[in-house]
Amino acid sequence: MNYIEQLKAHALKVTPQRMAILEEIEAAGHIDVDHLYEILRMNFPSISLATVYKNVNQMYELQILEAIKVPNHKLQYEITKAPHIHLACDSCGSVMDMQQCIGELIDSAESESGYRLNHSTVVLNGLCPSCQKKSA
Amino acid sequence: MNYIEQLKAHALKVTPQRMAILEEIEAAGHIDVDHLYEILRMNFPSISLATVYKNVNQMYELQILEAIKVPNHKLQYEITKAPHIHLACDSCGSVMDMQQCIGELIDSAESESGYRLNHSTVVLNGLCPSCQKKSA
DNA sequence: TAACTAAACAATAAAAATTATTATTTAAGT
DNA sequence: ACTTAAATAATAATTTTTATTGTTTAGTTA
Repeated sequence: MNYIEQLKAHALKVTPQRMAILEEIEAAGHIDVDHLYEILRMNFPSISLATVYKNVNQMYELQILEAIKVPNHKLQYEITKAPHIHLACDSCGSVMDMQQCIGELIDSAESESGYRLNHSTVVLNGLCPSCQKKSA
Repeated sequence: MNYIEQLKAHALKVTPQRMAILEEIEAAGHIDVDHLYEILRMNFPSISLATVYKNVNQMYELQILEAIKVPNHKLQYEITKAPHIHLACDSCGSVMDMQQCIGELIDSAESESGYRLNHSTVVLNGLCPSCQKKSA
């Protein structure tokens, strides 16, 4: 995926900070603003938390990013990909993707409701295999 | 649904505040903490915002409530019912329920992933019919 | 490549949202 | 009614998020 083109397509200037934000989110898979800020500071010691918030929110609104909420954990962001399912562990907070097509679900919901849909967030909560063992 | 029994089942005392919180959320369908607080103050002039936060979070963690995030809007809470689909309008922030069964989806995700799932949040974002007209 | 312009940046301050603390009150079981 | 553990209100503190302002930078134009 070409982030430069994607930013330009949304009339956002291609800055080193924005590129780094996107690259770090991609590398992490799923990450919250705080943690992202900590990582970015390694390469951009002067970056400000407000910049991270501003850009992440901006990209979220433009749907370059999407957000996943897990109880007791901060909002986690990821790069928007094809609609898919998130498996979230309530115990350790980890999020896993399942590349299963939910296009049919979206299509039927759209036609039944009259909504025009453009985006989906499917989060299934539970315990990951590893946390199941711990609590057993 | 009997809220008294539900609270007791989770070892939460049945207080007028808790009952009112549950009843108001049910009445509203979907509501954020701030708005809920404003409504509760009508009947409980002395209730504190912290009490609302504490109880809503508590009930959320116990899955008596669930939360829906819409961009640019605060977290909205609703009474946990059968797993269903939320349609959320990015423009006006309204949330609508669709009583469509997603049990199959959950079952297949569970068996494929090894996760033990107990809860689901499916949010499909877009524009509601009314906001489509406005922007057209 | 030098200069221009609009936008992004860092730093700071401010505002908003959330959580913690403590003394008082209340629910529910004896 | 009495007792005890828990919930509440009030307040303070913390955390998260947003706004502001002056400076810097990206991307364009000449």
